[in-house]
Amino acid sequence: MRIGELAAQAGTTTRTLRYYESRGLLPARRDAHGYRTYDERDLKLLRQIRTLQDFGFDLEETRPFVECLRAGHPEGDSCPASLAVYRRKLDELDALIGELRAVRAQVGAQLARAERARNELAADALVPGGPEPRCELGGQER
Amino acid sequence: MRIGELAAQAGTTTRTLRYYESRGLLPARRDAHGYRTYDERDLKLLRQIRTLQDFGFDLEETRPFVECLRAGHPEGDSCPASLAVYRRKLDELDALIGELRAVRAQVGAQLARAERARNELAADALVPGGPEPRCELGGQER
DNA sequence: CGTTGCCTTGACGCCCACGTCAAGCCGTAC
DNA sequence: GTACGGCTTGACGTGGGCGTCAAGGCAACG
Repeated sequence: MRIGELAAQAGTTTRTLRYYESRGLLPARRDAHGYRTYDERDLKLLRQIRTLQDFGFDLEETRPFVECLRAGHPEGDSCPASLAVYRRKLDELDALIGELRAVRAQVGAQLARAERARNELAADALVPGGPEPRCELGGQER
Repeated sequence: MRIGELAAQAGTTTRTLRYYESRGLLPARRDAHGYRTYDERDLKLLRQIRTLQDFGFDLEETRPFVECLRAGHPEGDSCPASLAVYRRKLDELDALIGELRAVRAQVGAQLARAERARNELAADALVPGGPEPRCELGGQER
């Protein structure tokens, strides 16, 4: 199997595969013409990398999984180093989700406050002597 | 107030202020020597930008808030365009948090499955004829 | 007079996972 | 012959928000 076919099988690009090779993550054999050659095991390695990438793992974080597979283990996560990466990632995800929820709460509170302020201004404008300050409270000046 | 002092007041750097100016976000007056000059209103604009940046807003997303303040409104979020950015950000945050929670669940499930597999292998190794396959199930080969 | 410290513009570096283009080789189909 | 598709290496581009020099101007202090 050559690089184009492997890329197609894994739903990625030849550029990506060459990049992985440059990072030492997915080295390739060469045929008589210098073309890269891959087999089914490479496809399995590649799929492992892609799955983790889709989860948001850095490329370096996929390395233990790849090495685990290459060492002959049935799954990329059959090795302690891979499990350690899983656990670290879970911690990172929990931390990130926590931060994002805090931000979401803050932004939501700001929106609510700003909308309340606008409504109070609109109410003020209706009471005293007709709409005058206006700002751009929802309509255009003619 | 010159650029160094404004940066210090806002807890940022001169490089950042020049960058904002290059983006047209925080233009500066110049004194006789060509030095950038700022006042308290610029500090308020800058604080608005920094707050939103801390929330994870893109620089471009802070523009409506800055323009709103410069238009004379009491708060950066006193204008409809700012509220629209808030709402869009809330949607983005909700979507992102949802994705991260899904990923977290997947990674957690993978970790649980992998740990279960390792325990089963360890149990198998204890039953038949003594520990032989071993892998690297927690110990070293001497 | 020199040193220090603030300011100026310009430009390259960084990070990360590639995209994209260039120039050229190889084999096959027409 | 030549057009085409796939492969090779090399190298520059992307995005965002700056960091980090480089080379020089201006003012105040001693």
